[in-house]
Amino acid sequence: MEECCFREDQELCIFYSSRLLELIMKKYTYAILVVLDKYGKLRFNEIQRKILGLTQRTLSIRLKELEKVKLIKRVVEPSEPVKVYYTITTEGKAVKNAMQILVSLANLLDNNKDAYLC
Amino acid sequence: MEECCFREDQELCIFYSSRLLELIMKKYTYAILVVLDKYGKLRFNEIQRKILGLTQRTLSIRLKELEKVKLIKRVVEPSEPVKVYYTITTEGKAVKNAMQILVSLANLLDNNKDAYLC
DNA sequence: CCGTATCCCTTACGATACTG
DNA sequence: CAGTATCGTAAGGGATACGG
Repeated sequence: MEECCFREDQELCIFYSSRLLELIMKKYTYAILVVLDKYGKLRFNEIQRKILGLTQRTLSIRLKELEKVKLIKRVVEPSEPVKVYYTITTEGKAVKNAMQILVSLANLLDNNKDAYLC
Repeated sequence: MEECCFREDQELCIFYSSRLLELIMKKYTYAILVVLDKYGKLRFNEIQRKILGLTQRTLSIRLKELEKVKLIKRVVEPSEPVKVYYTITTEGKAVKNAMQILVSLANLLDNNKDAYLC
């Protein structure tokens, strides 16, 4: 997880993975960042409805993970009843944009013509 | 896997995942692309020795997956005995570079100071 | 509406041993 | 050297049901 890979002469160091990178690569992470970036702020069920196949369970887990590393922010509106919103942070936008390059490239190279991004 | 995510009005389409993207995100994929890019061509055991923690089994699987999608190339040198080399393709370099942005960003944002990239 | 808990299945991957 | 085969464990995530 936090391991480093060294060449015999200790010159090259490749970090093949980090906790954040692993989170970024998990299913639906990118989709969540995209919808939050597009819509500014969304409620739990709004996010779920916008992303096909995303279950409440996975959304719940993913939101907590994303909030913990500050890629998104959980905002509780003190109304009656209370409303919970999620927004994307500046760091989240940076990650989303970097991901977008990779996703576009992957779709470009992917032989599977069903796989595309709009 | 090849699913698309639609908003109710069918306007937004987010592709959260593709086979290629999943491969790119697998453990050691990035490390393999980096060493092949750095050294030009490498043999099976050379790659394994350069990447700490990478087992023969995983390397074998990953090389086949990467070759299949043409991010790397398997070259058999007709010598005696036969030598097998692996090289990175232009597409592989593009993916590696896109990944590098994300890895750098992840390391930058990662709170874990043990997690770094050199 | 906003989640949490439980069950279960699939896949990734490490360890180890073996082969041409 | 360049792999393959088998086994075991752990994590991801879908389905479903439940709670404040």
